[in-house]
Amino acid sequence: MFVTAAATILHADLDSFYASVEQRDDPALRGRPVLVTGGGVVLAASYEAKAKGVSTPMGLAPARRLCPEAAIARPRMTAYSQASKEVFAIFRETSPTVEALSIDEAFLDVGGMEHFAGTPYDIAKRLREQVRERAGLPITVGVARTKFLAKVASGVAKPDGLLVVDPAHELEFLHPLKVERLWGVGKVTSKKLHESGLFTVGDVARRGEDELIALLGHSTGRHLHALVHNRDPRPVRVRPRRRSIGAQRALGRGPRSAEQLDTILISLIDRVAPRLRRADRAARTVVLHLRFGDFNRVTRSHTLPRATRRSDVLIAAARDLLAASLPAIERDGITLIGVSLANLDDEVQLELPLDEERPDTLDDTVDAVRDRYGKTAITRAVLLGRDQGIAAPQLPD
DNA sequence: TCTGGGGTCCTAGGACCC
DNA sequence: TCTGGGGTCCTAGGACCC
Repeated sequence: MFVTAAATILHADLDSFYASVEQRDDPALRGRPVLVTGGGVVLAASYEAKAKGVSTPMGLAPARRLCPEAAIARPRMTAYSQASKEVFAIFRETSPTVEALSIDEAFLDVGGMEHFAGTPYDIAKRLREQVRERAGLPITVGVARTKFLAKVASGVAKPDGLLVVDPAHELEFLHPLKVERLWGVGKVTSKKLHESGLFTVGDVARRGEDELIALLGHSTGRHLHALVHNRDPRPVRVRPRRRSIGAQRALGRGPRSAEQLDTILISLIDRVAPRLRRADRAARTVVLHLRFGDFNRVTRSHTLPRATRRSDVLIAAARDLLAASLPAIERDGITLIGVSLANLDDEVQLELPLDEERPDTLDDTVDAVRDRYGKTAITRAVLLGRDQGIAAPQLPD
């Protein structure tokens, strides 16, 4: 078998992002272990601190035992969000196809750019220099033929590295790695794999798909089987809109009155609803997240007859959910309350540009909307179109 | 090690419809 | 009178990611 496709996918990942921003903005912190901490846990640790064994999320107390000389910084979210914007601007100058994964990492597809921008290696090297010079931050880039492998490569190359996986030697690179390197293998899955004597990616690759499905379930088994053979056909694409918005608050262990919980609930909605409105979205489902005194978690949800962005409606729905859970809270104690809004609609998109003379344009429109906003949004778009008397041909069954 | 805050995706049962 | 198969939506839980 020969490989024709080139390695054109970059995974760009800022190193210890929050801690690096702190070191950038305060020269006294450079070269020193830095912990960014909030709520009693380590949110980010600089590489000097990671070298001492600190990881995230770790309680502050054990982190200090491992690294007593570490400087402690409180998180400055606006600074991180600003730094992220600067870096993403550089990503978008580098390639038109940027898929954001989080505040500090993204995929870039640089295929077809060779004749004017150089090889993917050249592009990645220049990207790292640009981020270093203009944003003042270290960044690691992995380059490979698939998204999955590019992500693995950046993980291996960290910190402040660049690693290209030659398409002719992919499995030689992949198979010696520990299974924990695989995207989607966390604590539970790695434990199951270990119990079956599987420790490296190569160990997993020598098992059949059926075996992995029996061990891990259908989705995870199939997924893992594909990954260990480096089958990952997903293209880099600009991300569809987010599917939920939420806020939560950890409460510690003390007892809480129903009045206190109600106040906290309202404050959570007051954090979440403005974000919803600013994003021009509306939510149909309100989800209450609870963590009890024993740290067991549950969710309770309610779906409204129609999407809303009104705080009073959201508060009423959240209150009902909380009221129904009060007996359990009284019995077991409460250590966290969260609210998230799901089933997000995008009202702007309801004005579909349909061409009545050419019914086939409906398919194109529906496909485009589905790609960007998901199926729920399309259903509602068609219904509202009818309500408003706009020609909306029947969707095929 | 006594445990933050923000997300994504998958599974599964029950209600409901045709 | 008894019963099938397929599909969607809602709710809840769980694994995983940064």
